[in-house]
Amino acid sequence: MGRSVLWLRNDLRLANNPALIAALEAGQVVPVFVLDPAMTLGAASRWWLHHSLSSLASEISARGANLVLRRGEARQIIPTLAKQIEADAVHAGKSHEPWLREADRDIATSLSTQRRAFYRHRSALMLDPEQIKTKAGDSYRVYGPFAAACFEAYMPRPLTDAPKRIRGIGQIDSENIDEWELLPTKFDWADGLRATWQPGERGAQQRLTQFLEFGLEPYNERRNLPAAAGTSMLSPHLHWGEISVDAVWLATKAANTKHHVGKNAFLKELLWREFAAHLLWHHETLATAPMKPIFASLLWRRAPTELRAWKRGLTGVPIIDAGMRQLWETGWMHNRVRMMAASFLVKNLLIRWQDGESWFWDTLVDADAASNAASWQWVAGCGVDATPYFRIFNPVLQGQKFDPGGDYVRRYIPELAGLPARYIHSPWIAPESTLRAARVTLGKTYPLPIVDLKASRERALTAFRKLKIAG
DNA sequence: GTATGGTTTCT
DNA sequence: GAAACCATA
Repeated sequence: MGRSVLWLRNDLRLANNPALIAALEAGQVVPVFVLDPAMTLGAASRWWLHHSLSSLASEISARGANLVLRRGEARQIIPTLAKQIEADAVHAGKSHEPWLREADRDIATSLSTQRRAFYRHRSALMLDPEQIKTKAGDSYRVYGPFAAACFEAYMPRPLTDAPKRIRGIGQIDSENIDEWELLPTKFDWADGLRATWQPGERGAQQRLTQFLEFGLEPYNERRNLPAAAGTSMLSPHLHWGEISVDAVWLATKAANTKHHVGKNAFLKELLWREFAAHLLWHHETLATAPMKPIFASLLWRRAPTELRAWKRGLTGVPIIDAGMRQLWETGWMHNRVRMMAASFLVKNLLIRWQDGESWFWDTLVDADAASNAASWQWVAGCGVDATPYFRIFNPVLQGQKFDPGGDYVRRYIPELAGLPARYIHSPWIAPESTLRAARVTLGKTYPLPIVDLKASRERALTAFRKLKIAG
């Protein structure tokens, strides 16, 4: 009977897990998760990982095996563990299969950076980033053709239920997850995260079911309204592979037919995730260097106080602050608002997009090296296929358009809750009497805008124009 | 200067 | 919930 080390990276699930199925067919399985020091996780991600792993460990032990947790460099731990198990098997006179082929290949070929290696495991994505190429044989740089090529080439892997039983191997040392200190230690700041999320396979499945039942049909209209919770909120589950993208894709297609939804924007969003991974795979420095190199010469402002106000949701621009506080409280921000908040930092404050990227990396439960970096570059205009530099969101108009009733702002900025919809996105133009009635004192209960929207827009245009971007 | 108490910050 | 911060006496 064969034995396999199953190296779990971004596939913390039992259903629809091709690597697990293959390993089980070979015989006994040692599922391993390695916390690699090179994999620097933000605080919100650490919180998520703790709960996800706890949930996975109990699912595995309910099936007769144990999840092995190790800290250190994966490229050392996995082969060592494999050799140890192999030696034990030989010693016991048991024959064994040539196992670990998959993991060996990964370790040998592509651990150049841990962030990038995250995607090596094919089941995290729809398509292998090496496989999908333009006709000229290059990687894609434009979303549209990339998406078309994916639609063409993507064959979802067949779905499989979680195995009822997992034959494990006894007495493999595992670390205790509590000693990893993934949870807050100084004080418990995770209330909002607990109220919003259920990390793990079960939570992922529930989120998908909910979304397909109630969210898919109105998705095209509702996904841009932050107050309406019209998005799937699957991103953190997908990030850790608690649900496979195949399962999401196939279930969506099936529901699509049932609800007679025509063009589905949700599938396209899945492809944006895929596109980001594709970009990171082919451009290792995506998170640090602008894809359009000329942007490195832009004179960003160093403005620690303003950066801090942005982080805390104290910029004085309600829709931006609401988003930043949603992020701080729940570890997540509505996609529409992410675009506004990012645009505000990069354009109105003229602060480096990398500063925003790293704050998001720290605070998002769905922090994903590829999606995060690609999206920041997109907003900053320095990415491939990015929004043009002169497109600068007006947060007041965006707020009025996508949060017309102001409910989203009221939810996250209680000190503005008394303002009528008419002034909620621009309290600084509200009449004195309105402010008084709403118990708002600008500069005291809520800040005045830290920048003038019009002037800062002009400042950004001037700075970006100097780059002499072609087109 | 320094003791006190209240507020803010910390992921 | 502890430490750091700030205003006031």
